[in-house]
Amino acid sequence: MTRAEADNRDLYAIADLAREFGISTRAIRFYEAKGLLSPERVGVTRVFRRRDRARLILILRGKRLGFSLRDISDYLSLYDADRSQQVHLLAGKVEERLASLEAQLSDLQTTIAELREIKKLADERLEKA
DNA sequence: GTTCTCACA
DNA sequence: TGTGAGTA
Repeated sequence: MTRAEADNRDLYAIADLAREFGISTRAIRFYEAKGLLSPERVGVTRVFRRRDRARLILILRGKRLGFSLRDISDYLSLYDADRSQQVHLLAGKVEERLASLEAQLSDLQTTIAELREIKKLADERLEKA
C-alpha cells in the first residue's frame, strides 16, 4: 500500500498502523488506554478510521517534539470541544517546551565549556611531559 | 493474527 | 512510557 492509498483508505487494523508508523501494536493499545485514541470495535477487535490515524500522526509528532502523552491528550481532547482554547493551550505548551529546551541548551553549553577547559589544561600538561 | 491483564524497567 | 509473558 502506498502512502497515498493509506491516506485515502478509511479502515485500518491495528497492525496496519503499527507497520505504517513503525511502532508496536502494544504502543497503539497503550495510547488508547491513556485516552488518546478511541477506535471503533467490531466485536472485540479495534477498527481505526482516518480520524484515528490523523490523531496518531499528531501523537507521534507531539512525542517527537518532546511533549508528554498527558500534554498531547489534553491538546487532543480540545479538538471537538473548544478550538480557540486548544490553540491557546498549544501556544502555552510550546512556549514552555521552548523554555525547557533553551535551559537544557544553556546547561549543555556550560558543561561543554567546562570540559573544553579541562581538556586544554590536560593537553598543556602533556606537552610539558 | 487479535484480545486482556499483570508485572516490570 | 512503554514491553514481556501468559491467556483465550
